[in-house]
Amino acid sequence: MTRSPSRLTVEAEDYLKAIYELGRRNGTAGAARGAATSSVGDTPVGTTALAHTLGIAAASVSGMLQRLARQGLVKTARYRGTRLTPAGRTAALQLIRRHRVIESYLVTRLGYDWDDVHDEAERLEHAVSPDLIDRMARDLGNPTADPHGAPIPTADGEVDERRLGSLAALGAGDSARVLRMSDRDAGLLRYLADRGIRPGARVRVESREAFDGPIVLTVGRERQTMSPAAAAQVWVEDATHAPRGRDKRPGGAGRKPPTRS
Amino acid sequence: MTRSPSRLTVEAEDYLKAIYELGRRNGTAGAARGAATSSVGDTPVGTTALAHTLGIAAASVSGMLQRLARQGLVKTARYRGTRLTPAGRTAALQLIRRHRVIESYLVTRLGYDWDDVHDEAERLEHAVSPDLIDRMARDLGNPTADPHGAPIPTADGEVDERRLGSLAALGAGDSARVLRMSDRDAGLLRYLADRGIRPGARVRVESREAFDGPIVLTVGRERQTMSPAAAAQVWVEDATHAPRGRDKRPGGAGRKPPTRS
DNA sequence: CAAAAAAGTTAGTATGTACTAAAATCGAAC
DNA sequence: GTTCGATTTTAGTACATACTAACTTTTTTG
Repeated sequence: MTRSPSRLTVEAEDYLKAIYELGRRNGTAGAARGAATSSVGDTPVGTTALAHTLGIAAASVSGMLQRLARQGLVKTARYRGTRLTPAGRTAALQLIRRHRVIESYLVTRLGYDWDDVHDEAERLEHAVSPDLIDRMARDLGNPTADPHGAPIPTADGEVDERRLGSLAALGAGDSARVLRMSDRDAGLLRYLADRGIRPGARVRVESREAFDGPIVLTVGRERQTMSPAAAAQVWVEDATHAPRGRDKRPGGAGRKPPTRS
Repeated sequence: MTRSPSRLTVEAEDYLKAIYELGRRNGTAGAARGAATSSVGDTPVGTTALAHTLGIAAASVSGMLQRLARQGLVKTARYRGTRLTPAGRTAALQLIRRHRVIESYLVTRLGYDWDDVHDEAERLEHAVSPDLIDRMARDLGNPTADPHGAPIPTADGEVDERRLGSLAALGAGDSARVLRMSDRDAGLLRYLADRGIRPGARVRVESREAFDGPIVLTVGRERQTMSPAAAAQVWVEDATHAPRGRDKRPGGAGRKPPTRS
C-alpha cells in the first residue's frame, strides 16, 4: 500500500509530528472520540501554521512537504493544506509514543522535574529504538499517560484521541478534574504546579471576571487565581455534568494495567 | 584559544570519536600511561583508515576534515594525517563518556545483554544532554568502566588511557586477568561470553599452536579453546609478572566509589 | 633511485534542508 | 464580481554531507 519509509530524518519526523498535532488541534470540534484509531480524519494543516510551529520559513515547508508526499507520508492539495497518510500517521504516533514514554521515564526513574523533560525527550525521540521504548514502558508498568496527562499511544498505534474541554471554558460554579496540560512551556508548568494544578487535581471555578480577567479557583481546598491564558492550556473533564458511560480517561502516569504492550 | 563549537552535527561527532580511537590504537606502543589527560599525543590518523572505519569514501573524509579543521577541532597536515586539537579531544572524550555510560545504564537498569547495547548507544550518544548522562552515571554509582571493561571518562574529561596487552600476546603458561574487550561485534561478545571471558575473569594460557592455531585456555576451572583472532580483541593485565606499583585498573561496571563525578 | 602502488586531494555532482525574493492562488470585502 | 491581503508555491541560492573520477603526493619496492 504505502512504501515503508526506510528511515526518516529527524526533520521529517518533526514535520510529521507537527502535522499530526496541528491537525488534531483544529479537528472538527468534539468529533473524534474513543480509543479508535479513527481514520485520517484530521483537518488539513496550513503551510504557514506548520512553518510557525516549526520555526522555519513557509517556503521551506512547501519544499519539504513535497518530499514527504513523494515518500507517501502526507497528502497535499495544492494551496489547500496537508494531511497525513496512514503511513505518516503511524510514524507520527510512534514519535509521540516515544516522546511520552521518555518523559515518563525521565521523571519516574531519573528524578527529572516534569517541567524539565520536554527538550530532552524532543531530542531522544529521534534516536531511541522501538525496543528501548518498549523496555522503558514495561519498566514503568506500561503507563497510559505521561506526567502531563497526555495519553501514550500503544506500540501498535492506538491512542485515546478524545478532545477535552479547556479549563478556560468552564463557567463560575463548575467543577472539573484536571486531565492534562501542555508540556511545551516549562514556565507554564511551574506556574501550574505552584497552584496545585496537575493531572488528577479537582478544581472548582469560583468566579470569572469579565474582559479576560483572572479566574478564581478552588484547587483541593486552596483558593487560587489564574490567568485565562494559562487556563486555556489546561484540559479538564467536566465533573458538573458527569461524563456519559464511556471508558474512563487516565489521570496520570505510572499506573499498572494488568497486561502489557 | 579554540572556538567553542556551538553545536556539532552527528557526523562531525562520529569523525571526532573515530579520530580519537584510531589515534589511540596506533599510538606509540606502551607510551601513554596513568589517568593523565596526556596532551594531544596520539598518532596522526590517515584519511583512508578513517574512511574505512566510518564506512565512507576517502574523498568525503578529506572534505569533512577541512571543515573540522576550520572549526578548530582537528589539525591536518596535508598528505600527512590528522590529529585532534584539545577542543576536538574534549568533544571526543565526552562522546565516549556518553557512549559508555549509556551502555552501562542499558545493561544495568533496562536488562539489555552486553552484546546488544552498542548500536543503541551509538545513536543515543548524539542526542543525550550532559545532564542526563550525569544522572544516569550517578544512578549507577558513577562506574569507572562499562560492561565491556572500557574505562568511562569523567565529566571533566579524565580517562584512563593506559594501553593494555592482548590475550593473543600471551605465551603458554602465562596467567592474566581479563580487563576489557571490544564492544563492536555482538557475535564476538557472545563467543567470548560462551567461554566465560568477561572483565575480571582469570585466564591461563595452557598451550598455543603454531601457524595461528587455536589457543588453549583455562578460564576459571574450565578448559577452553579460542581463535587467535578473538583473543586479539581481548585485553588483559598480565598476572604472570605482576603489575608495578600503579593504580589498579577497574574490572567491570557498577562499582561504587565513595565520591562522585 | 626510478617506477609502481598506495594514500590523499581536488573537481564536479547529488540530496536534504534551509533561506530570500518573486510569482501565483485563494478568500473576503467592498 | 473585482480587487486586495493573506497564503502558498516557485525560483534561485547556500551549506553539510556524501559520491565518482581524475589528479597529486608519498611510500614501497625491484
